[in-house]
Amino acid sequence: MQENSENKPKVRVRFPPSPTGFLHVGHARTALYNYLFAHINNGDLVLRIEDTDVARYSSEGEKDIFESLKWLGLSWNEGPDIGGPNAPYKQSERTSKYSEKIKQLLQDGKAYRCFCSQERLDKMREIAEMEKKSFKYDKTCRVLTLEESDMRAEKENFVVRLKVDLGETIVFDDLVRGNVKFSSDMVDDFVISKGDNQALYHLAVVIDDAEMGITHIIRGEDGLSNTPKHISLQKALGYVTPRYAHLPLILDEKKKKLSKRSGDVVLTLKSLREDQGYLPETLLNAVALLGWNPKTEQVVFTLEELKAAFKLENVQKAGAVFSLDRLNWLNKQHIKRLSAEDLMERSKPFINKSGIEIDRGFLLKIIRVEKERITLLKEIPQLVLDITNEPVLDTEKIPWKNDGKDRAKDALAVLIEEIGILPMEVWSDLLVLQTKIMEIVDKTEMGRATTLWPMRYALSGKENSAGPHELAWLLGKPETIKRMREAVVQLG
RNA sequence: GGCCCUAUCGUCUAACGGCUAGGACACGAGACUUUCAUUCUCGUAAUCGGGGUUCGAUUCCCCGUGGGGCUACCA
Repeated sequence: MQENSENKPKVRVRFPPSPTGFLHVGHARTALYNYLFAHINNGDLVLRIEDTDVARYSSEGEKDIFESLKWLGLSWNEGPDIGGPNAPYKQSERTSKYSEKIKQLLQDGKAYRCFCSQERLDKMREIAEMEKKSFKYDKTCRVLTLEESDMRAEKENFVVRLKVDLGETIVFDDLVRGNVKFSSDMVDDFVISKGDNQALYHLAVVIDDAEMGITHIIRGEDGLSNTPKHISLQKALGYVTPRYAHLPLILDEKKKKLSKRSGDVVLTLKSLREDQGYLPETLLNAVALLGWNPKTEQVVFTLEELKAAFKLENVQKAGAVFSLDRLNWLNKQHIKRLSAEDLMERSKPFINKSGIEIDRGFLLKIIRVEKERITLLKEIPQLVLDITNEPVLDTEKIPWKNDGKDRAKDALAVLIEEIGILPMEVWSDLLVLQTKIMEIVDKTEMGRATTLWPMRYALSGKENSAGPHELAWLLGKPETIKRMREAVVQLG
């Protein structure tokens, strides 16, 4: 499988985010699919930072790219942080390469300088819009001679446009969509550089992908319409066209390209992990299933399982709506699979952020008890407070259903009496404690609900909570007795 | 507007051209349980429309329609 012969070059894919904001769910999927594709083909994944737009650059965004990818557990073989044979991996550090190519294109007559003013173009665009026609550059500057162009370039502002041949059909075989055809007439003489040393996105991408030996470009469907531009550029530069795979878009509930929030939940990876407390396992799992299916009925996947099951052929063509319901359900599933110790470690940032001081052992006990009730890690600090804070009781809620207050009081009194004489050792083990409490409850012959509901409510002060024996176990004997006594007092 | 992509339950999706169109989330009901959660059982719910091709179409073709993307001196 480690085949590297000339006729079968090593698979190389890339993930090229732009540091203009935080990575979101869509990025996670593109990164994951590239990672998986590289992995199953024994290929390489290149991380490249597309920071050609200085105006929109954000250093926080750049930092987030590394943090979020690492959090997800997706690693890369070459990148700005680890280097590699095709360094540098930041476009801002590759400008000399672009300038070289721009010069070459100009000299070869495959591109030309355009001195048309922004105002003039804006006006033409406006008119085209009014006439309901698609705007196309009128090619005024295409006919300039190189001498004329060189002269004007010394004192005038300009951009560089690609000379695109008309009347050609650009065809490529998309790995997801099959044959896709475009007419070169639609491509237009698009701008590839501001001045002669400020490459724009399309140019930079095409040069980098070629120079970095990228064989497969796996990206969102929004790149589909750009592909003919890239192919035109590849032709002009004498590059081989890589294979393309355009993934269906991830959509919001309104079926638009996913925006950065869904309701009041921000869908950046940073917010999902730091504010909400989703696990990386959850994100990977959720995003894997948006636009791909394993052809089996398995729904919960680990990264390792995805590596075994993923196939680009099973990628969907139609857009997929992102669902928070499903994300939440998956988070529960993955939380359930964690050990209590692991879950505790992962809850640490949330505990720290809340300012709660808590003993490790105690936190672990709480998590052991609450584990299957947790959907998001952010719920954990409140869970801790619910245990440690003195409950505020509503006496109306102490009795079970139609029981009167007197009956609840009697039940609690018996429990206090009987639990009070249990030896301390019983508290060392939850199961033992539970058995003992149930023995006591059944001995009263008052009915489980009549006794256990007031006990649980007295201990938690909540209509919903963990069970009474679990709470008793967490609180310890003295506090358990104290809280039950308090309930009796309040019942009057 | 032009170009391109796309179409199965509300959502994610399965179904060599051939069973009562399957699963998951969500929702509803029930069981278990002291509450909630968990777990289990059951249920509601879909092939966008019209033409072809075919013995037979969710599946292949065409035309509509819906949805989406692109249409920057952003990436």
